[in-house]
Amino acid sequence: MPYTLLKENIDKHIQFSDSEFETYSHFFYPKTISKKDFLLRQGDVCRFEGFVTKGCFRVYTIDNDGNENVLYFAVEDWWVTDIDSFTNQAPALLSIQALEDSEVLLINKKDKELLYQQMPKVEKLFRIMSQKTLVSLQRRLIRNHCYTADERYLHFIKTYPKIAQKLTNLQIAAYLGISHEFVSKIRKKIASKK
Amino acid sequence: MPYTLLKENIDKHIQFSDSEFETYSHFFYPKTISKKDFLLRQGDVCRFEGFVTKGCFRVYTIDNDGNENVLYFAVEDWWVTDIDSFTNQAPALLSIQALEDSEVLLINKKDKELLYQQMPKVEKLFRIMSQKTLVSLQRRLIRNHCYTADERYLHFIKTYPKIAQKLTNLQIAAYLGISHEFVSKIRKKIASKK
DNA sequence: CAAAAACATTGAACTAGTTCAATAACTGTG
DNA sequence: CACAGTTATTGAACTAGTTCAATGTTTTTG
Repeated sequence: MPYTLLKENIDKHIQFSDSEFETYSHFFYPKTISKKDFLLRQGDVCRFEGFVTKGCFRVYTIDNDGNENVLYFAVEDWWVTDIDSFTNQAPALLSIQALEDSEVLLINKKDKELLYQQMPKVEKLFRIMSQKTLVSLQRRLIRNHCYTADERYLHFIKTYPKIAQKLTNLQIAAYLGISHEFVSKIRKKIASKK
Repeated sequence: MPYTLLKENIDKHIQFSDSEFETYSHFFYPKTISKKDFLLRQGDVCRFEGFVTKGCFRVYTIDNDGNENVLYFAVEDWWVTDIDSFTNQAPALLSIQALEDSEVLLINKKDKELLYQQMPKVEKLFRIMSQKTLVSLQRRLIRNHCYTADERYLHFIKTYPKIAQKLTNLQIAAYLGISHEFVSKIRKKIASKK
């Protein structure tokens, strides 16, 4: 079942034969992780790339003033890693924490390199995935500039209704870059308009 | 000379033999572009990926309210394209305009695909480049949340002193996501502190 | 080289979003 | 099931950044 999700994930980007997928998927091993536990802590080296098959994670960083900043939330079918830390085996800026009991498929650094060697097609797969992620990050950056907090909140809950459901105001606020009190006020404003 | 820059650009990410570089570079053709001319206009399909060998570009979008939003500035050694539009041959959200007389090396869509086929190693190259870009975008997103406008301005001129020099307040403002009047006020504040 | 156009500076009035503090409502756990 | 801890709501005072308008400065172009 978790591997079925992985297959479906690939199918969105590229065509793999059954035997190719066989090879690919054998590099990944499952891991369960309990609510509130960490897959990665800021400062540690990120040893994995992870594909979420169940549950929900927050990928975030704490800045010098102690403010929490959520880069993204990852549910089923999302990838989680600190790419920079993983690629360079340097201390991570990001923390990755399970918001509920979750399951991931992990691949470690050495195996990822081996996989690239054995299956050059995986380069293309990750090239395509990186580029898609890049596009969505570019759009988010632009939205952050030209949308008000209200608009960004509405866009978020409309775009990710299932994720939004699972989150507290505090977490949504940390993602949108606004105070949680203001999220409360936005909600009130919206409710009164209906 | 322009091709020397392209070689140096690759060397930062991956090792190419001379003959590999030969093959690679032959897919690119030079183009000069005059100040204020457009390499790409919002709404058109982006037919190229471009490597800047001289001059300066702004890559931006105009939102529904008519506000200009600069995604990034590209000088020598930077790449310019609307990846989304280029990949899917769909109308571009981005415009790319020369801020001064400039030169680029371009590769078009068909040749890019041919290049990927002929040289799988190019997949790795662009996978690596995309991931590095992704990391810097993630960091910028976080900075936008936890830095004040003053800090973001200072960070920008410190990180890209050569680019900043070439830009007007208006352009820097459109990049930082603040009003150009406020850029003026930030400058004044900084000057008085010295 | 003069006129026009674009850009920069400044101040005053404003507003979106913050901060703080107090209270209320949940949620998890012994 | 009670209570400790976390989360949500609300209002009042505040502030970072905007908007508008007026003036000055630089750049472009006929």
